[in-house]
Amino acid sequence: MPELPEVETVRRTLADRVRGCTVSGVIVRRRDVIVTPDDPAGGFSRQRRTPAERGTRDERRIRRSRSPRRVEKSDLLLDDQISDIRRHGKQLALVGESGRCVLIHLGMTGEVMAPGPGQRLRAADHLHVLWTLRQPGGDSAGRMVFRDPRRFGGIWTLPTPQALADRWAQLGPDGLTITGEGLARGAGRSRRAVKAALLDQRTVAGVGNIYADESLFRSGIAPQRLASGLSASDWERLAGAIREILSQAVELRGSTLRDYRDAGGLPGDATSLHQVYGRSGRSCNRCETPLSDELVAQRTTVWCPRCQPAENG
DNA sequence: CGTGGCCCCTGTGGGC
DNA sequence: TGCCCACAGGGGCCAC
Repeated sequence: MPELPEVETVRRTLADRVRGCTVSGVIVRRRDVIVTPDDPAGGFSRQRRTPAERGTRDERRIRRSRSPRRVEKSDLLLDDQISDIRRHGKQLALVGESGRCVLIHLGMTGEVMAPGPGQRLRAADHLHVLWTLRQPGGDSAGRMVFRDPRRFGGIWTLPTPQALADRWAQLGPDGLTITGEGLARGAGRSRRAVKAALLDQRTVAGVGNIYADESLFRSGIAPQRLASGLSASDWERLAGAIREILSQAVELRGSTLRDYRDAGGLPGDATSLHQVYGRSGRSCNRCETPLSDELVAQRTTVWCPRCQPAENG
């Protein structure tokens, strides 16, 4: 679901609602969406099984419902104050006054909502973690919830801001400030398609399938071109296009295709910026050539064969 | 080592 | 109406 503009919009709307609040209760409904530092392999490590071992959906659900270890609720900021909400790329972090950090990754369908007192949630299923919040004065501030139907997202508990910084240092520069040199440093020698390199969060943090296609269109670069074949001026144009589309999409509060909502439940309007994503077969807004689509890096990719020529535009 | 392919999940929309 | 299939905004892991 969310790329950088959507996560930044969640960050802002969430900060408005929960910054300064104290956590007076934590409910963990699904232990397996949470990864603590002592979990083996740092989470996300799911065993490889044959279809027979995997069983039916119901069997898997029952297996997972018996979660192994308890989570220390203080690691999820119980009795702590939420002093800051940060973002790098597509990742969000609640920073407690104690220094503890809760890193949230929304994956494809994750959302963080903070309904005020009395405000209803849009959906009551797939709520994996719930926090109860109080204002500094002690009044109720409602709740904050993590919901994620597909569970490609997750929550990592980290002991210190330094541990958070260490994690984020493994990602590339944030998309809002990416430079041509930054892109070239991360992907200039890669023999992958340039789109695959953009989707790799070590190249640039925050670009996903929508904004990869949109930034390639804006810079006139075909998604299939080998990253190592791009010139310095190609990287420069591409970086400029990434900064531009991302910041414009933030202004419009993100792209709501179907599920995405900000922390207050509001959809965003950034789909109005889309020139190629979701428009395969329709005509290019710039030159009227029908837009093409093809799988690149296992993701549906849409581009204009005329505005984005296969070799050096 | 870098890379492509497969997998993790649930929900939805289209075709029959 | 119901069934089956393809597809969806992400990314980890493994065999090459």
